[in-house]
Amino acid sequence: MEGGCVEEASSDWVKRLHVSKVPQHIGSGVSVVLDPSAEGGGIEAESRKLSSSWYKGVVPQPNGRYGSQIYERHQRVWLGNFGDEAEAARAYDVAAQRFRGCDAATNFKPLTESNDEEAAELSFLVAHSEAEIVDMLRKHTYHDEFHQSKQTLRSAREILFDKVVTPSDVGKLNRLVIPKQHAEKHFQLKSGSSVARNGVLLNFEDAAGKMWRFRYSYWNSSRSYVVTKGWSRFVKEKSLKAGDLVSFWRSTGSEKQLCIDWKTSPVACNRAVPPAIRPLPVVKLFGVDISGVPARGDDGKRGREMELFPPPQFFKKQFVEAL
DNA sequence: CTATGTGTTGAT
DNA sequence: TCAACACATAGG
Repeated sequence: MEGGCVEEASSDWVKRLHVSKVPQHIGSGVSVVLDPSAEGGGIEAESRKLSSSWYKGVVPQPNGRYGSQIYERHQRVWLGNFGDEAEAARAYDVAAQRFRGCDAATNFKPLTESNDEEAAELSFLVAHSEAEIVDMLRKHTYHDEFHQSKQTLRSAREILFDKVVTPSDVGKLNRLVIPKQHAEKHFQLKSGSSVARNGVLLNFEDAAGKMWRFRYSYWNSSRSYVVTKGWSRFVKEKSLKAGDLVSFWRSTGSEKQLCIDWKTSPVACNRAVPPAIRPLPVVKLFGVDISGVPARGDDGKRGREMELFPPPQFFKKQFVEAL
Protein backbone atom coordinates (compact mmCIF):
# COMPACT_ATOMS: atom_id res chain seq x y z
CA MET A 1 0.00 0.00 0.00
CA GLU A 2 2.78 2.34 0.68
CA GLY A 3 4.24 1.99 -2.72
CA GLY A 4 1.86 4.54 -4.00
CA CYS A 5 4.26 6.56 -5.93
CA VAL A 6 6.43 4.95 -8.41
CA GLU A 7 9.26 5.56 -10.73
CA GLU A 8 9.64 8.54 -12.87
CA ALA A 9 8.87 11.36 -10.64
CA SER A 10 12.19 12.97 -10.78
CA SER A 11 11.46 14.59 -14.08
CA ASP A 12 8.77 17.01 -13.14
CA TRP A 13 9.89 18.53 -9.92
CA VAL A 14 11.90 20.97 -11.90
CA LYS A 15 8.79 22.11 -13.64
CA ARG A 16 7.10 22.56 -10.34
CA LEU A 17 9.95 24.57 -9.10
CA HIS A 18 9.54 26.97 -11.91
CA VAL A 19 5.83 26.98 -11.77
CA SER A 20 5.70 27.64 -8.14
CA LYS A 21 7.70 30.55 -7.05
CA VAL A 22 11.28 30.27 -6.46
CA PRO A 23 13.29 33.20 -5.65
CA GLN A 24 12.50 36.63 -6.82
CA HIS A 25 15.43 36.95 -9.02
CA ILE A 26 14.81 34.56 -11.77
CA GLY A 27 16.73 33.93 -14.90
CA SER A 28 14.59 36.20 -16.93
CA GLY A 29 16.25 39.09 -15.27
CA VAL A 30 12.94 40.38 -14.13
CA SER A 31 13.26 41.50 -10.60
CA VAL A 32 10.09 41.20 -8.68
CA VAL A 33 9.12 44.32 -6.92
CA LEU A 34 7.26 43.52 -3.81
CA ASP A 35 7.19 46.86 -2.22
CA PRO A 36 6.83 49.62 -4.75
CA SER A 37 7.55 52.31 -2.26
CA ALA A 38 10.83 50.77 -1.38
CA GLU A 39 12.09 50.05 -4.83
CA GLY A 40 13.17 53.56 -5.47
CA GLY A 41 15.28 53.66 -2.37
CA GLY A 42 16.90 50.45 -3.44
CA ILE A 43 18.19 48.38 -0.62
CA GLU A 44 15.98 50.01 1.90
CA ALA A 45 13.27 47.60 0.89
CA GLU A 46 14.24 44.59 2.91
CA SER A 47 14.79 46.44 6.10
CA ARG A 48 11.20 47.49 6.52
CA LYS A 49 8.94 44.93 5.05
CA LEU A 50 9.61 41.27 5.15
CA SER A 51 10.51 40.42 1.63
CA SER A 52 9.10 37.22 0.45
CA SER A 53 9.80 35.15 -2.56
CA TRP A 54 10.22 32.20 -0.46
CA TYR A 55 9.82 28.63 -0.92
CA LYS A 56 6.38 27.23 -0.95
CA GLY A 57 4.93 26.95 2.51
CA VAL A 58 7.59 29.16 4.02
CA VAL A 59 6.67 32.36 5.75
CA PRO A 60 9.21 34.84 7.05
CA GLN A 61 9.00 35.77 10.68
CA PRO A 62 9.58 39.17 12.19
CA ASN A 63 12.62 37.93 14.03
CA GLY A 64 14.36 36.97 10.85
CA ARG A 65 13.58 33.30 11.08
CA TYR A 66 11.29 31.29 8.86
CA GLY A 67 8.04 29.61 9.64
CA SER A 68 6.77 26.63 7.72
CA GLN A 69 3.12 25.85 7.17
CA ILE A 70 0.84 23.79 5.01
CA TYR A 71 -2.87 24.05 4.49
CA GLU A 72 -5.07 21.08 4.96
CA ARG A 73 -8.81 20.98 4.88
CA HIS A 74 -9.25 24.70 4.99
CA GLN A 75 -6.96 25.02 7.94
CA ARG A 76 -3.39 25.90 8.45
CA VAL A 77 -1.07 23.35 9.96
CA TRP A 78 1.95 24.93 11.53
CA LEU A 79 5.17 23.06 10.90
CA GLY A 80 7.45 25.10 13.08
CA ASN A 81 10.06 27.80 12.82
CA PHE A 82 13.47 27.40 11.32
CA GLY A 83 16.71 29.25 11.10
CA ASP A 84 16.93 29.33 7.35
CA GLU A 85 14.38 29.18 4.64
CA ALA A 86 15.73 26.07 3.00
CA GLU A 87 15.23 24.15 6.20
CA ALA A 88 11.72 25.44 6.49
CA ALA A 89 11.14 24.51 2.88
CA ARG A 90 12.31 20.98 3.53
CA ALA A 91 9.89 20.72 6.40
CA TYR A 92 7.12 21.77 4.08
CA ASP A 93 8.18 19.18 1.55
CA VAL A 94 8.05 16.43 4.12
CA ALA A 95 4.60 17.43 5.25
CA ALA A 96 3.37 17.84 1.70
CA GLN A 97 4.48 14.39 0.76
CA ARG A 98 2.93 12.90 3.83
CA PHE A 99 -0.36 14.74 3.48
CA ARG A 100 -0.70 14.70 -0.27
CA GLY A 101 1.36 11.83 -1.48
CA CYS A 102 4.07 11.67 -4.04
CA ASP A 103 2.41 14.01 -6.45
CA ALA A 104 2.52 16.88 -4.03
CA ALA A 105 4.26 19.98 -5.24
CA THR A 106 7.54 20.38 -3.42
CA ASN A 107 10.33 22.87 -3.14
CA PHE A 108 13.03 20.33 -3.72
CA LYS A 109 13.25 17.05 -5.52
CA PRO A 110 10.49 14.82 -4.23
CA LEU A 111 11.19 11.40 -2.80
CA THR A 112 10.99 8.52 -5.22
CA GLU A 113 11.08 4.80 -4.88
CA SER A 114 13.86 4.50 -7.35
CA ASN A 115 16.30 5.44 -4.66
CA ASP A 116 17.14 3.38 -1.61
CA GLU A 117 17.32 6.13 0.89
CA GLU A 118 14.27 7.88 -0.41
CA ALA A 119 12.23 4.74 -0.57
CA ALA A 120 13.09 4.06 3.04
CA GLU A 121 12.02 7.56 3.95
CA LEU A 122 8.83 7.15 2.01
CA SER A 123 7.86 4.10 3.99
CA PHE A 124 8.88 5.86 7.17
CA LEU A 125 6.57 8.67 6.21
CA VAL A 126 3.66 6.41 5.51
CA ALA A 127 4.24 4.46 8.68
CA HIS A 128 3.57 7.50 10.79
CA SER A 129 0.45 9.55 11.23
CA GLU A 130 0.24 13.04 9.89
CA ALA A 131 0.19 14.33 13.43
CA GLU A 132 3.34 12.44 14.29
CA ILE A 133 5.17 13.79 11.29
CA VAL A 134 4.06 17.31 12.05
CA ASP A 135 5.19 16.88 15.61
CA MET A 136 8.62 15.72 14.52
CA LEU A 137 8.94 18.68 12.18
CA ARG A 138 7.96 21.16 14.81
CA LYS A 139 10.43 19.68 17.24
CA HIS A 140 13.08 19.45 14.58
CA THR A 141 13.51 15.78 15.28
CA TYR A 142 12.34 14.43 11.97
CA HIS A 143 15.75 13.51 10.68
CA ASP A 144 16.86 11.87 13.87
CA GLU A 145 13.74 9.83 14.13
CA PHE A 146 14.03 8.72 10.58
CA HIS A 147 17.58 7.51 10.90
CA GLN A 148 16.79 5.98 14.21
CA SER A 149 13.95 4.03 12.70
CA LYS A 150 16.26 2.57 10.15
CA GLN A 151 18.39 1.18 12.92
CA THR A 152 15.47 -0.31 14.71
CA LEU A 153 14.11 -1.72 11.55
CA ARG A 154 17.32 -3.47 10.82
CA SER A 155 17.78 -4.96 14.23
CA ALA A 156 14.28 -5.92 15.22
CA ARG A 157 13.05 -8.50 12.85
CA GLU A 158 11.57 -11.92 13.07
CA ILE A 159 12.32 -14.82 10.81
CA LEU A 160 9.56 -16.00 8.54
CA PHE A 161 11.40 -18.83 6.88
CA ASP A 162 14.42 -19.61 4.83
CA LYS A 163 15.22 -21.73 1.86
CA VAL A 164 18.29 -23.39 0.46
CA VAL A 165 18.17 -22.35 -3.14
CA THR A 166 18.11 -25.01 -5.78
CA PRO A 167 20.02 -24.95 -9.05
CA SER A 168 16.90 -23.83 -10.86
CA ASP A 169 16.35 -21.03 -8.39
CA VAL A 170 19.63 -19.51 -9.42
CA GLY A 171 19.58 -20.66 -13.02
CA LYS A 172 18.13 -19.38 -16.23
CA LEU A 173 14.55 -19.68 -15.10
CA ASN A 174 14.86 -16.37 -13.36
CA ARG A 175 12.54 -17.33 -10.60
CA LEU A 176 12.58 -18.54 -7.04
CA VAL A 177 10.07 -21.08 -5.90
CA ILE A 178 8.60 -20.28 -2.54
CA PRO A 179 7.72 -23.47 -0.74
CA LYS A 180 3.95 -23.67 -0.70
CA GLN A 181 3.80 -24.06 3.03
CA HIS A 182 5.63 -20.78 3.62
CA ALA A 183 4.06 -18.96 0.74
CA GLU A 184 0.57 -19.57 1.97
CA LYS A 185 1.47 -18.67 5.48
CA HIS A 186 3.43 -15.49 4.90
CA PHE A 187 2.77 -14.25 1.40
CA GLN A 188 -0.87 -14.80 0.81
CA LEU A 189 -2.43 -14.01 -2.50
CA LYS A 190 -6.15 -13.71 -2.81
CA SER A 191 -6.97 -16.68 -4.97
CA GLY A 192 -8.92 -15.92 -8.07
CA SER A 193 -8.34 -12.23 -7.86
CA SER A 194 -6.51 -10.31 -10.49
CA VAL A 195 -3.78 -9.97 -7.95
CA ALA A 196 -3.38 -13.69 -7.84
CA ARG A 197 -3.15 -13.89 -11.59
CA ASN A 198 -0.84 -10.98 -12.17
CA GLY A 199 1.05 -11.28 -9.00
CA VAL A 200 2.02 -8.49 -6.71
CA LEU A 201 5.15 -6.44 -6.15
CA LEU A 202 6.72 -6.91 -2.76
CA ASN A 203 9.48 -4.82 -1.25
CA PHE A 204 12.18 -6.49 0.75
CA GLU A 205 14.89 -4.75 2.65
CA ASP A 206 18.19 -6.46 3.12
CA ALA A 207 20.45 -6.21 6.13
CA ALA A 208 22.24 -3.23 4.72
CA GLY A 209 19.02 -1.36 4.27
CA LYS A 210 18.79 -1.78 0.54
CA MET A 211 15.40 -2.43 -0.90
CA TRP A 212 14.57 -5.13 -3.38
CA ARG A 213 11.31 -5.27 -5.25
CA PHE A 214 10.15 -8.64 -6.44
CA ARG A 215 7.13 -9.75 -8.34
CA TYR A 216 5.43 -12.50 -6.46
CA SER A 217 2.75 -14.66 -8.04
CA TYR A 218 1.21 -18.06 -8.43
CA TRP A 219 1.87 -20.24 -11.40
CA ASN A 220 -1.08 -22.39 -12.23
CA SER A 221 0.93 -24.55 -14.58
CA SER A 222 3.16 -25.82 -11.85
CA ARG A 223 0.82 -24.95 -9.04
CA SER A 224 3.59 -23.16 -7.24
CA TYR A 225 4.31 -19.79 -5.72
CA VAL A 226 7.16 -17.93 -7.30
CA VAL A 227 9.22 -14.81 -7.12
CA THR A 228 9.96 -13.71 -10.65
CA LYS A 229 10.78 -10.20 -11.76
CA GLY A 230 13.65 -8.79 -9.79
CA TRP A 231 14.89 -12.13 -8.59
CA SER A 232 17.55 -12.68 -11.21
CA ARG A 233 19.07 -9.37 -10.32
CA PHE A 234 19.25 -10.39 -6.71
CA VAL A 235 20.92 -13.64 -7.70
CA LYS A 236 23.40 -11.79 -9.78
CA GLU A 237 24.20 -9.11 -7.25
CA LYS A 238 24.69 -11.62 -4.47
CA SER A 239 26.36 -14.14 -6.70
CA LEU A 240 23.96 -16.66 -5.33
CA LYS A 241 24.82 -20.28 -5.99
CA ALA A 242 22.82 -23.43 -5.58
CA GLY A 243 23.02 -24.45 -1.97
CA ASP A 244 23.14 -20.94 -0.62
CA LEU A 245 20.58 -19.96 1.96
CA VAL A 246 18.06 -17.21 1.52
CA SER A 247 15.97 -16.12 4.46
CA PHE A 248 12.89 -14.01 4.68
CA TRP A 249 12.04 -11.77 7.61
CA ARG A 250 9.58 -9.21 8.71
CA SER A 251 10.51 -6.28 10.92
CA THR A 252 8.69 -6.30 14.20
CA GLY A 253 8.36 -2.55 14.30
CA SER A 254 5.39 -0.57 13.20
CA GLU A 255 6.45 -0.64 9.61
CA LYS A 256 6.29 -4.40 9.28
CA GLN A 257 8.80 -4.21 6.52
CA LEU A 258 9.64 -7.43 4.76
CA CYS A 259 13.31 -8.28 4.73
CA ILE A 260 15.60 -10.65 2.94
CA ASP A 261 19.04 -11.98 3.74
CA TRP A 262 21.28 -14.54 2.29
CA LYS A 263 24.15 -16.70 3.36
CA THR A 264 26.67 -18.40 1.19
CA SER A 265 26.91 -22.09 1.49
CA PRO A 266 30.31 -23.12 2.81
CA VAL A 267 30.49 -25.74 0.17
CA ALA A 268 29.48 -23.51 -2.64
CA CYS A 269 31.97 -21.00 -1.47
CA ASN A 270 34.80 -23.43 -1.58
CA ARG A 271 34.08 -24.88 -4.90
CA ALA A 272 33.53 -21.84 -6.92
CA VAL A 273 33.62 -18.19 -6.71
CA PRO A 274 36.72 -16.12 -6.68
CA PRO A 275 36.98 -14.36 -3.37
CA ALA A 276 37.52 -11.09 -5.09
CA ILE A 277 34.02 -10.58 -6.28
CA ARG A 278 32.42 -12.82 -3.81
CA PRO A 279 31.68 -11.01 -0.64
CA LEU A 280 29.16 -8.31 -0.17
CA PRO A 281 27.52 -9.87 2.78
CA VAL A 282 24.54 -7.98 1.87
CA VAL A 283 23.69 -6.02 -1.11
CA LYS A 284 21.22 -3.31 -1.12
CA LEU A 285 19.49 -2.12 -4.08
CA PHE A 286 16.28 -0.56 -4.01
CA GLY A 287 13.37 -1.99 -5.46
CA VAL A 288 11.87 -0.80 -8.42
CA ASP A 289 12.69 -2.70 -11.37
CA ILE A 290 16.17 -1.87 -12.05
CA SER A 291 16.46 -4.76 -14.37
CA GLY A 292 15.63 -2.68 -17.35
CA VAL A 293 17.74 0.23 -16.41
CA PRO A 294 21.11 0.85 -17.91
CA ALA A 295 23.77 -0.58 -15.70
CA ARG A 296 24.95 2.86 -14.82
CA GLY A 297 21.80 3.94 -13.18
CA ASP A 298 21.55 1.59 -10.30
CA ASP A 299 25.03 1.03 -9.16
CA GLY A 300 27.56 3.73 -9.49
CA LYS A 301 27.83 3.67 -5.80
CA ARG A 302 27.91 0.18 -4.62
CA GLY A 303 29.26 1.97 -1.67
CA ARG A 304 28.95 0.36 1.59
CA GLU A 305 29.47 -3.26 1.90
CA MET A 306 29.27 -3.63 5.56
CA GLU A 307 30.30 -6.05 8.14
CA LEU A 308 28.39 -9.25 8.13
CA PHE A 309 24.96 -8.98 9.45
CA PRO A 310 24.61 -10.89 12.68
CA PRO A 311 23.94 -14.28 11.26
CA PRO A 312 20.55 -15.49 12.34
CA GLN A 313 20.17 -19.13 12.75
CA PHE A 314 21.81 -19.71 9.51
CA PHE A 315 23.45 -22.99 9.04
CA LYS A 316 21.22 -24.83 11.26
CA LYS A 317 20.73 -28.50 10.87
CA GLN A 318 18.36 -28.18 8.04
CA PHE A 319 20.80 -26.16 6.11
CA VAL A 320 23.79 -28.30 6.71
CA GLU A 321 21.90 -31.44 5.98
CA ALA A 322 20.58 -30.03 2.81
CA LEU A 323 24.08 -29.85 1.53
C1' DC B 1 11.13 40.40 27.21
C1' DT B 2 11.22 37.66 22.67
C1' DA B 3 9.95 34.01 19.71
C1' DT B 4 6.37 31.52 18.17
C1' DG B 5 2.20 30.44 16.17
C1' DT B 6 -2.72 32.00 15.52
C1' DG B 7 -6.38 35.33 13.62
C1' DT B 8 -7.55 37.17 9.76
C1' DT B 9 -7.75 38.99 5.34
C1' DG B 10 -7.15 39.45 0.37
C1' DA B 11 -5.44 37.02 -3.67
C1' DT B 12 -5.08 33.06 -6.47
C1' DT C 1 -5.27 26.95 -0.90
C1' DC C 2 -1.93 30.20 0.05
C1' DA C 3 0.87 33.83 2.02
C1' DA C 4 1.11 38.62 4.14
C1' DC C 5 0.86 40.74 8.21
C1' DA C 6 -1.09 42.02 12.83
C1' DC C 7 -0.85 40.59 17.26
C1' DA C 8 -1.94 37.52 21.29
C1' DT C 9 0.58 34.76 24.17
C1' DA C 10 3.67 30.87 25.31
C1' DG C 11 7.90 30.56 27.45
C1' DG C 12 12.23 31.85 29.58
